[in-house]
Amino acid sequence: MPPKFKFTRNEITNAALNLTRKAGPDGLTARALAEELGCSVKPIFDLFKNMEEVQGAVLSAAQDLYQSYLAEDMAAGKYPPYKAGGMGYIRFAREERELFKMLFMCDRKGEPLKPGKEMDVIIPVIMKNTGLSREKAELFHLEMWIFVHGIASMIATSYLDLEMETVSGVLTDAYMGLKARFCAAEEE
Amino acid sequence: MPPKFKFTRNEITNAALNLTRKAGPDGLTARALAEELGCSVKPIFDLFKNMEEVQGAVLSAAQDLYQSYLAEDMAAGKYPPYKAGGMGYIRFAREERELFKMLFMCDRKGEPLKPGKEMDVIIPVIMKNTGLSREKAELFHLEMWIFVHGIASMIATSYLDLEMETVSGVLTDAYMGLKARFCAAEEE
DNA sequence: TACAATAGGTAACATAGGTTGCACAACATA
DNA sequence: TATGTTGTGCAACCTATGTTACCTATTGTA
Repeated sequence: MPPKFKFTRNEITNAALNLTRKAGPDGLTARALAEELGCSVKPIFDLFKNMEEVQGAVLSAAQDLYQSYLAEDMAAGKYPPYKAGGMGYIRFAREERELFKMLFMCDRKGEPLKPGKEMDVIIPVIMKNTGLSREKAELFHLEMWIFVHGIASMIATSYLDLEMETVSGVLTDAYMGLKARFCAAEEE
Repeated sequence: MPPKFKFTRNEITNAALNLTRKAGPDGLTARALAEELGCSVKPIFDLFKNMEEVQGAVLSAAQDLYQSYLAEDMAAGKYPPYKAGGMGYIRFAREERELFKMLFMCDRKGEPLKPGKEMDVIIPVIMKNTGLSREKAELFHLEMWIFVHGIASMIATSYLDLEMETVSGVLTDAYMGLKARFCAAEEE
């Protein structure tokens, strides 16, 4: 008996994601979102409690998108798995600057270096690849992650503009260099 | 004949800098600044054209403060000059998180890797320290700078919390590792 | 086809922030 | 001490944004 919905939660979330891409989180206002959708603000507040909930949906969608970047580079097999993780992170920063800034360049107090059990998978891989002890492998990973995050955040702010091929070479430099450094220290 | 000024441009700029430290650039509003100063908004707009000019003064003051961090670590002589630059950058990020984010984690399109003639000083130092060609030395510096910026930005967002001693060790790892990597490649 | 239920549009209200007009107060000078 | 100049506080105005009340339009069903 009631009229059909013209808009779904998903459509609104997508429009909000696009707005965030274009104008950053601050550009995501109720009226701007309504214009993006071609409607008034009413449908937004019918389907979402408030703008905070919309921002939450955008955050969640951005995280899913990031995961798809990781999965894609993992599945492509172009790089070994450990490197693929870094390349996916950087590719996401390069192609989704605003979303990267929103997810990874905000205050992150209390957030672990890697979520959940990911560390439990990564560290053994490094130990196997490098022959380092667990403790050394963890420090090695920290330093690699610093490097990866450094590239990604410089690209996200347009301070650097590297092709992914160049990024690959630079990551190899860091990996091989640190590996040599850590393995040499191991022998002492 | 007129009443004395109760506030100077400098006092206002300082209060604005403190507000930015506490609440970030978004926390720097005319009313909040007035409260910090213990006055109405009028003196602010008497001494500054508008809030944009206040923000400009804060930016400038933050840059000066950053330069003082660099100068201090350079003068201390605790680290070699090249390393001191990185340590100063990271120490600034650690002790002035909001100011660091404002200066170095915003959009930086068109900004050169290093301002002015600084590169002309740094590259020869690296060439001397490592024996690399100019081209290789520039890539080496880029990769070191990525590393330094990575640490600094992770600390600024509270994603990492490292003592400066730890930072020093990590920087040494990166420097020695990359140096080994680059010098080995040089010999091919 | 008439109706009930309700999605959507319009316009209003509330709040935050930038900016300004006005009356008053302060103070160096005569 | 009287005066002219002008810095200050107060309160208002304007805009942007979140949010909501209310009316209208739509549509599955009887």
